Amino acid sequence: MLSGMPEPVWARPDPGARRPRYTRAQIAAAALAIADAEGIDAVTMRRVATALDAGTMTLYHYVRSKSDLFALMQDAIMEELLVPPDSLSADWREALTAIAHRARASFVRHPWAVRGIATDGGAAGPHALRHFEQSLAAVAGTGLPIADKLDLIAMIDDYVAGFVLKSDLEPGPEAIPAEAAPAIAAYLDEQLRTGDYPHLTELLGDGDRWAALAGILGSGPTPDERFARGLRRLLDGAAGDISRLNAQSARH
Amino acid sequence: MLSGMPEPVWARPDPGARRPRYTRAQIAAAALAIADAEGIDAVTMRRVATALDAGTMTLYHYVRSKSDLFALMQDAIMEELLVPPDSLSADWREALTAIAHRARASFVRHPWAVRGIATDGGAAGPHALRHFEQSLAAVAGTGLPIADKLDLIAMIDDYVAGFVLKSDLEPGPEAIPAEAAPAIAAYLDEQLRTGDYPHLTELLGDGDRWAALAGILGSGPTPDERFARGLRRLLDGAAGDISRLNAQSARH
DNA sequence: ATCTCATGTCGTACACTGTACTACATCGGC
DNA sequence: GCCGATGTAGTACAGTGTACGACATGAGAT
Repeated sequence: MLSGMPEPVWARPDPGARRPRYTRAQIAAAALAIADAEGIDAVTMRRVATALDAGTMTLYHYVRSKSDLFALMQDAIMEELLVPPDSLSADWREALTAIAHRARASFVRHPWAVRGIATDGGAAGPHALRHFEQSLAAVAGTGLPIADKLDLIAMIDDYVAGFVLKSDLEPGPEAIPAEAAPAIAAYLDEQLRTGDYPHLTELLGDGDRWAALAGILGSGPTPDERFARGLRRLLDGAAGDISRLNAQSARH
Repeated sequence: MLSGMPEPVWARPDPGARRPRYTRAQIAAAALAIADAEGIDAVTMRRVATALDAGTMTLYHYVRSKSDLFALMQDAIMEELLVPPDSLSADWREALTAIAHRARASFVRHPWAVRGIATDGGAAGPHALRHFEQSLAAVAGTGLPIADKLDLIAMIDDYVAGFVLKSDLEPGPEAIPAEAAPAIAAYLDEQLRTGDYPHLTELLGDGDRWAALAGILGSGPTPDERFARGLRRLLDGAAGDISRLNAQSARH
């Protein structure tokens, strides 16, 4: 975090010339609307410009490059991801849980945001700072030294990103088109027949492996439950560290 | 996981015609070498073909599309990420820890692999299956019901992906070029002066905020320690669930 | 009211991308 | 020796990000 510069000098209108027709926020909003409606690949400079009734190259007076535009979009998402002010619990576990759930919901809504598209500087926008501020407020009551607070905050952010990226967004078996299923089943059978996958073989049995897989997945917790469970485990672990640390410092 | 088909019919040579000059593995290796040396954006069909002394369009007889090629590359990474066979501890915590550390190392070495480039099918390659098999072996001793085993495995994978994506790969303040620092500092000052960031203000003080930030980050745990700590917390949490569950089932 | 000129707008052009289409080269089986 | 399936490519096309430069605009100075 805290790298790159989302907002150049442009904040001051620098008087003595024509007024801009757009704001960076408007451009970001237009790009975001396209991304939400048609996917991130539909966001091209020409497309965004057209949506704004502008010439393509006009965008380059508001944005240094396309990845600059991505950084603006990222920061717009960070706004959506903020918890409503004054709604944060004083209990650090509840507060972090609320932040994590909200973040997950936003990232699921905008899948491109969790992939690291803007490799540089997307994380230091004003709304990212606000998110960081909210996280700092959440962990204020832990009594941890500051470095450990930052560690805890980053841990939550990391967990959310990882869960969304791998568990929420990665397509599961249900995404396989029906006509491709037989070929994949044959491939799977062939792999299993090598004998290199004893546990996997035991897991899927010899019968209808699709049915077996569906049964297992259906019997397990829902994604929401899994997210909450992993978060709880992380917080349990952190709480253990905290109480241990408090017990230690109380002895002095 | 388990979607898409990484290896089409090609496995059988389908006799009666010319022999192929390349294998899919060779093509993936060439692409991987380029990605490691010059970044994922340098991997273009023309570039890969040239590296193989082949015409561009020749690749399309081994690969249906570029994202197919990405899927091959992903699976190649999954091979690197495998733990040496028979080196897995019988203790499920040790085994999962070994798998997680190895996965992290591989993903850090190949940053593009952790971003979801191949949106479809990259996760069902033969080496991905092997990784899954290793994870199943690791959790075999937990005594958990199968759905909870899968949950635990996914949780580790998620954590690793998130940590690499956000903590390892996201550039930190040290990545800011020296000439950009003043502008960013001014921007930060301006933001803080709004008074909307009480905790952040307290964190950074009023003096040299760069120095303060560097001091905090320097005083904290290293990335390696942070990774291990988060992993331990997750495993602690899971262990608590397991012993609770065992105690409950012993009562029946 | 006019002039000045920094600023905003944007048409054209270029190098480069993935890949559809097509023609041709190659070689195992008859 | 021939056939025909298969591997190898050249050409072409639509679409990308963006460098360059010409032009339009309108606020401040005269």
